[in-house]
Amino acid sequence: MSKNASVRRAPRMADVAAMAGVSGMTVSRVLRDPTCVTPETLQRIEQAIEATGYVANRVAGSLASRRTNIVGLIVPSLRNSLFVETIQGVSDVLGTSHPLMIADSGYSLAGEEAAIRAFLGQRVCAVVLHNTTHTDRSRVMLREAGIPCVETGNLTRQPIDMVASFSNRKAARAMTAYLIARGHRRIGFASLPTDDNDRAEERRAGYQAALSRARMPVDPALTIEVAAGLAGGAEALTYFLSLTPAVDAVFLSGDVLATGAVLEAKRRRIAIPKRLAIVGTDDSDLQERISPAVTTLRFPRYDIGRRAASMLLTRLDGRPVDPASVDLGFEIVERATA
Amino acid sequence: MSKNASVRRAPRMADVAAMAGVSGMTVSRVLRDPTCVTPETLQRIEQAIEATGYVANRVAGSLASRRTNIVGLIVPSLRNSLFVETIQGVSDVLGTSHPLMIADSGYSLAGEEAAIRAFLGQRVCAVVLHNTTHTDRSRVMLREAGIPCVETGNLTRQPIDMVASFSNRKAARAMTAYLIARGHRRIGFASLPTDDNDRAEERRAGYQAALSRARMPVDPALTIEVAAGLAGGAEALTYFLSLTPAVDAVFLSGDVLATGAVLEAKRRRIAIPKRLAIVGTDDSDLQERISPAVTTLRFPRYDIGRRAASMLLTRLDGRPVDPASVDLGFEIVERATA
DNA sequence: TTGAAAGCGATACCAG
DNA sequence: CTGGTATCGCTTTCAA
Repeated sequence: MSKNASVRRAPRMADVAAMAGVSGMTVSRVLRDPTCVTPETLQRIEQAIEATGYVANRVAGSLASRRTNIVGLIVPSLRNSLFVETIQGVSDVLGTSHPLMIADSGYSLAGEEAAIRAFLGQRVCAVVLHNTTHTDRSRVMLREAGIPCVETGNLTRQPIDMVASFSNRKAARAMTAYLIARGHRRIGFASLPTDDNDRAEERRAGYQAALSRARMPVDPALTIEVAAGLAGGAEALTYFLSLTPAVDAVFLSGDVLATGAVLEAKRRRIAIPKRLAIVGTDDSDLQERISPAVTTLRFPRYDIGRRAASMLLTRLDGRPVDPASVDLGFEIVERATA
Repeated sequence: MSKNASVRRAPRMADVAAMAGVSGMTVSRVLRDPTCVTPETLQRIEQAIEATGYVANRVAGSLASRRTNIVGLIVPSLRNSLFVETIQGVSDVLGTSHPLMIADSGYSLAGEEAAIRAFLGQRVCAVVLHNTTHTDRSRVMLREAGIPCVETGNLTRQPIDMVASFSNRKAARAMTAYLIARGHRRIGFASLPTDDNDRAEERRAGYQAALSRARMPVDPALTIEVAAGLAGGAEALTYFLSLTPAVDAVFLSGDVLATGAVLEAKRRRIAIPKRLAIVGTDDSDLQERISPAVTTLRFPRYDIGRRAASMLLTRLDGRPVDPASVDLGFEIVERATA
């Protein structure tokens, strides 16, 4: 009943071994493969583990084996539900065998580099990155570390190692072509600032590619960058409506921007999609709840997370990953605004 | 120009020390306190670190010091934006000095226990939990580990260690009182199943407490549990409308449920809030975007994360945390549905 | 301010 | 199938 007054330190493998009457090595083996000993020995060891409340020390194990099973993941922001989808996918596949360490870069390349450095200090066994643009140092550190790495934010042609994503360019091009096919001739494009943001940049390129292919002029006045948030979307809409001649469609890169534009258009009592079509990207359930429901691009972010994780596990398992670049595609979700 | 053909292993502290002409110990010290050596020595060491591309091995460091700086965090789900707010708060305060390991329990106590076990194996230095109900084993493991722990999902009276949260009970009671004050007399309450979900249970208790205080009957038929999702909200509404006498207000625990109820009420062309008031919890920007905008409870989830992290850091720093229970409060956001 | 020696608690490797 | 021994790359401790 009385607690031992001395501070009881955490049980070590040797304690378990002693109690079970075997060597530490045997305990160590059993922990990784319970079938490698006689059932009787196994039982004694399991009892000892139970009795002592032993929890294997992965820190010591990692040092000895020179390898952890921690996977590091870096997203621009944790708050954004887009990234969270991917995180959940990664987490679901990794399960409990590979702890997940997560950091956010705060949308900056320097932030990403700092996170990578911290992860390498922890000797993570693999890394998942959302960004596909990085500082030189980040690339060097990752290469020197020699650990598997999957990028997920864009189907980049020059991955550090592997990539599981979709093509932002193709998606934007398809969406623009969709608008063109429906008869729109003056299409505005708004995104967040493209500095350090390869995704926005690629989408703009896709938008322009679609115009070119349709032999339509690429008017610089129709491509703008706005601040994030609903206000940014409203701002974009206001700008496009002020142009002469007027635009007949607007493509906003990002779900919040698109929502902001739709709300602003409603406020101004502009007929959607009759007078003005509005489309966005990053479909979320929000898009179908607002009225009119927004036509958007849908990206398989959860599956990208799953795929990224399984590519890593394959490589950690010593098997080659082929192809090292996986395109999970995208989808246009037609709704009421275009 | 030619790369060394042999596989170059990662540089160790000894390599840096040799290059700088000092002992390993000096390098070790400098890494933690650059001011503890002569400026000249410091410079030589920094150059050596730069030249070798040395990244300190925290695995070895942790084993030697018997302590990591990894913080473990467990949420019911990563997908839910509610939890993500708290995660971001924790992450922002921990910064890059304390890597964050994140796991999801999948809303189950067993899942939480598995995650705790995994974290303890990694020898995390502290834990943040969302749940405030746990398996006995979870409690025992945490107690034995002797590491600081903050619970964040509910202002429980019996925390494992510390708690930074709000009172689900008080919040639900205040919201119910709000409805009563506005003249509603037959108020329905719907939540997700309360098994293993102390938050939902506390809210139901708060709802009942408000009724009792107003000397209103607590009709068991007015308290139901529904499945998650928009459909669950619609289901709840349908049920309440089928009752005789009819309800004049509905309180839904959870933002998605409330949204589902509002959409269903609109579909049925029920006058809100005239014939029926609808209120929810967990305010998100979604609530003000749908029409009519939903009156809800707002919880300071981001601040809870920040506070939880700073409580942990204080304790890790050897300083006492007082009070160990922090109530961050809540707020009723009055909008159009009540 | 600096260094030498002794662990930290596992695993790798080789014997038996 | 089982055990002994030498690391793994740091920090702690103590001495100079």
